Amino acid sequence: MALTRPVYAPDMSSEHSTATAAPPRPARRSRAPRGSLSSDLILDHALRLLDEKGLDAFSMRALAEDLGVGTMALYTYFRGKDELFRAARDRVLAAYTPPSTEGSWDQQLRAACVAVHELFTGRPAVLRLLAESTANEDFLDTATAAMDRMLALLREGGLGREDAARAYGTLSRFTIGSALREVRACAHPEALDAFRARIAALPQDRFPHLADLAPELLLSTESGSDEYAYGLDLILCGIRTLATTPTTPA
Amino acid sequence: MALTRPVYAPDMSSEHSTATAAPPRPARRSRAPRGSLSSDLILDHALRLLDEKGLDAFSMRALAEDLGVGTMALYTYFRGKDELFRAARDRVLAAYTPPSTEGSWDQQLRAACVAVHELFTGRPAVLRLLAESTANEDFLDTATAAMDRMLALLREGGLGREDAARAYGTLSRFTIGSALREVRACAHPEALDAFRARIAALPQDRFPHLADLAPELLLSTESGSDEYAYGLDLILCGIRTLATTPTTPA
DNA sequence: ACACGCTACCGTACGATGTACGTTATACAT
DNA sequence: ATGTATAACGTACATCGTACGGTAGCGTGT
Repeated sequence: MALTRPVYAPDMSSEHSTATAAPPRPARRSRAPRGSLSSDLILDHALRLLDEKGLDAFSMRALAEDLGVGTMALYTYFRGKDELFRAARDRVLAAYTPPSTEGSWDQQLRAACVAVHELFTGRPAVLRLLAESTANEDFLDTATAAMDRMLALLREGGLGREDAARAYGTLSRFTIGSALREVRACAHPEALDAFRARIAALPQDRFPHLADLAPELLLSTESGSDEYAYGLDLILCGIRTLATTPTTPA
Repeated sequence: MALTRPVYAPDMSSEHSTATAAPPRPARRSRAPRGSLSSDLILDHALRLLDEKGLDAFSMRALAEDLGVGTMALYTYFRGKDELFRAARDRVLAAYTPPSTEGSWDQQLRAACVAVHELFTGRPAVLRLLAESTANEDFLDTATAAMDRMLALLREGGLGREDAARAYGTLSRFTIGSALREVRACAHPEALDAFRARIAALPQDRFPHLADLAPELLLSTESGSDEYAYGLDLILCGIRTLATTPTTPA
């Protein structure tokens, strides 16, 4: 059974009249030397690819080619795409640096939220990983510490146990919702243009308020982080009310 | 050139020793009668599939099989998967029924937001379409009318033009962020369990506040809509402050 | 009744993708 | 030089969306 080619090699004996004279022969790369790869190097390139080309354009093959390496070499370091994505996400989350501990509790809380928001919007593709991944509750110490810090600030502000937990949830939902919207707006500028065009050309009779507020709505599509800060302040305003009046609002 | 088979038919003349004695022969369906399909019918099945199996399990082939129809039949009614998804999204959005126009402006605003939130969480897969689709600013009249209505209520509450526009943005970001989180939690209960386990087993010395608030945090994973309502009230509280004090909050 | 044409339905093929599986070359120890 | 562990790899396969062209079922005109 000594075969010069693997058994599954396609035998080219039956050459047809089709135009494909030769199978494209994928330009046989020469094998990369032994130490060419490492999980860190792979993650570096993966994050660069994600940031540059976006999540949709990412593929294991593209990443391997970017690294000048065969596709399957990646599987020595990561069990699969999911694991690689999780590692990439963790690398980004680990880069979170908590803001200064100066100022009042609400100033600090605001700064912490803004920092998270910037972290997310700075890494659009990773944000999508966070939002879409099938399971990412296995967070890092960095993320856990950030959460602990925010809860501490809410308690410091005088919120009760339950209020603190729920206010944290509110901040986190708003932050990720905001970041997602901005990332989408930034990733698809043509869609944003379409939206702007639509807003500007609305029939005043059917949508009077929308048409009336068109300039302001257009303005609000300009800077995502401004809009985020505005909403954050609205929420913080509500939280401050909670801090004064210990009963639930409304 | 009268061929009984298409020119590209693989000739089975070179039978190898491999175990694949016969090509699996995909059980040749009989052709469906002429009027079997319509875009409405396709959308019905698509939405059912999406709701039942989730966005990840959805494929054109699966949808066609569910309809008892060849895959390519779908392309008579929709240019492709994207167009089908947009149509599905529109169908769901069109089902939005604005809540009653009774009560004060803020009560009405609250009701409108809750209705949107329920619409989203009731259709998890469609929400993901909304969040991930490459371009969905081509909204329906239903959606536009809802937006107009909310802006009207904000203005009625006494907000200035710019404040109304921005407050709308805040509400919408929070609503979609919330819905997304709940949908993910509901789609991956095992991940939620992992999260709960992690929260319950945190080292008190490193994350004192988190550990302290563990019961409340666990509680807050129970009902997503409760958490949404809580955050919504926080934001509305901030908005009401705006309505009284016409300057931006801080 | 019969033919004809339109088009809804369909089969096949293609180029992607993630990855299971087995192979091979390289670096190091001996 | 020879062995050995394993990093890097090539191939194959299932699955996906869909381009392309074929074909059969219907409506219509005679």
